[in-house]
Amino acid sequence: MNAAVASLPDRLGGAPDGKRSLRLWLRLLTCSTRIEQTVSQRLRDEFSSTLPRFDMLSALDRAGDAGLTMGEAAGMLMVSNGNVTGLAARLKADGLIEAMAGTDRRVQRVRLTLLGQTRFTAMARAHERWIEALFADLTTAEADDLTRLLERAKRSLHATTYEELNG
Amino acid sequence: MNAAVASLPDRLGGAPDGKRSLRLWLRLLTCSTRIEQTVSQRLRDEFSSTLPRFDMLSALDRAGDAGLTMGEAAGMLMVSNGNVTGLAARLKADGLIEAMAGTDRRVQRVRLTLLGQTRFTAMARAHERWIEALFADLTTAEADDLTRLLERAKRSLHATTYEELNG
DNA sequence: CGGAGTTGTTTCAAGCTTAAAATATGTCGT
DNA sequence: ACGACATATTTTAAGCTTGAAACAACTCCG
Repeated sequence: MNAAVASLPDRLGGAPDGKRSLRLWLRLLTCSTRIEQTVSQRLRDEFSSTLPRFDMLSALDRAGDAGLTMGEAAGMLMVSNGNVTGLAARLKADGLIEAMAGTDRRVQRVRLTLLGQTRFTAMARAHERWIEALFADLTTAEADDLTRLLERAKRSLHATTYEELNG
Repeated sequence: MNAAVASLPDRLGGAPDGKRSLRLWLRLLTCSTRIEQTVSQRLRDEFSSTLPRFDMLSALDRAGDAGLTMGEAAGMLMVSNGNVTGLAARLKADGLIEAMAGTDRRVQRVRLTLLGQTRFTAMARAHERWIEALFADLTTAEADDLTRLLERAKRSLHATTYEELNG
């Protein structure tokens, strides 16, 4: 961290300052909040479901027949283990997911039921249309630029989290 | 909406398709979730506070001495009225905000107390540093590009919400 | 004035979320 | 086999969030 000499700009354009970063974060938050609210409302209106439930079904759909353990699901959804416990209980009550037997009795593995698969497929189709419509005013090029820059941002967040949190 | 002829591309690069939009949304969500979690954890660790509380204080700080009504606060925070009621109750219990008298007795107007002002200022300083650090791996140019594209995205979301939801 | 409608807020029930503590099961060395 | 540690999950208490219903206060028209 002491490698720099003041007169030597080691990369084009330094890191963004506080105000600039704050503005960026506010925009990011506004966009994701708005999308979440829109999707959330439609899941409720058209499928009597919620975003967390949809996310959980989505993770299980990707996992296929092997299903997921509670811990794996929590990791994918970026939520706590306890959270997934409750979510799974509600989805089980709805008949959308089912428990799988396994050798290690600590592990709770679940997968989609047939009903869960059907319902998820319908939701996913609608969900894709909603998202497509929300971004419809962007050009393909703009969407790609945005995706690329967000990937860069994501890496920055990662790096920071580790360094700062434990350093 | 019926102006287009198939062979006539009326703007460079059409609207992004479903998959592309989905990928964009996923990146956006990952970034904002990660930032929220980081900020949330630090507010808890360093200030024994939460993100919603910080957001409320922030809105009140911007509002100054005139304070905000419950409805105005709800609008700024993009949350429900009922939500703000509870949030305000907790902040009042902490002595960070206070009620203001007014003529219209339906209206509940609140503002920061001196303590609230002090605490918020400290939090805001730290908050700005955290956000700055999180984006530190981006260049200023990248941050500006990202901000600009998010502004474009925000407009797209707005347009869509109105058309689609009620049409 | 008095009722009708409007507006601003609170209450309520349900669900989501977390961190921390508790529980249950497995593994490993002896 | 035993104890110690590790791993996976659930439980718990508190707070956040919502939409709908209830409540309170205001406005306006007759």
